[in-house]
Amino acid sequence: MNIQFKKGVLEICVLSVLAHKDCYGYELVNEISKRIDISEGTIYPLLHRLKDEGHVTTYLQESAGGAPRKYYRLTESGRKEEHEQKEEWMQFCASVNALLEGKNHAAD
Amino acid sequence: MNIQFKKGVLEICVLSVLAHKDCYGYELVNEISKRIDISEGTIYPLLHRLKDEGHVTTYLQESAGGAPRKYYRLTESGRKEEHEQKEEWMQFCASVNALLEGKNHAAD
DNA sequence: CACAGTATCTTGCGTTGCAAGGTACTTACC
DNA sequence: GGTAAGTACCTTGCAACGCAAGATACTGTG
Repeated sequence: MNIQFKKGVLEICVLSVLAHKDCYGYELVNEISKRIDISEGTIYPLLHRLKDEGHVTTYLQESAGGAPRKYYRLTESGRKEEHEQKEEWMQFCASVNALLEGKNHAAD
Repeated sequence: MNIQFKKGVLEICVLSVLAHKDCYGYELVNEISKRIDISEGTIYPLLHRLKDEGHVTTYLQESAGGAPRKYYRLTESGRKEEHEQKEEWMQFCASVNALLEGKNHAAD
């Protein structure tokens, strides 16, 4: 899969999954991987960025086997961001598809 | 507009426009700018890359006012690439949209 | 004890788009 | 003639992002 396509999109993917339920990082990788190939080296820096920007908060929870899980929960600002980026993505998608279909004039 | 969304997509946009007609660089910027914000500093390196990879050939043509125009024409390999990247983009788009809609299971 | 599985994190690299700047030609205006 | 604006090309250095690779730590199994 074209790595470049993913740039910026993984962020809205993470926000969108978190909008449905709180997740820990490893879980997010598994969820998103069902649709889009993603690695751990990508998700953790992304989650830290989202936390720095105030879009998520975290809380620890013990796990049956293995290290304790760090859950991520969307904040109000995170929900707003999710909504805005979703709109932006759909608008972008429509623009690209119009271009690929040869409808090159904005006035169509 | 989110700059990151464009990564990799501008290449298929250029290939797609060139699949309809030969264009010169400045023209491509104008065509694509109707839908997606793009600058000259992006398009020229991209065109050189496409030429290096053998996806386009070039020919010069005089212009009424201003510098001579360098037209870009898709090669066979370029047409193949256009087709493949278009498929890939549409597949990617569908995956992302499924994720954003909460259909997180590949078996849906 | 060694290994696999779960779960987190960091470092350095490659790719790509962009702002900013430069070149060169033509037309229009003063 | 000089200056500006428009057309058209190009290059350099920067910033953002995803990834491979590796490190850490805990649990359960052989």
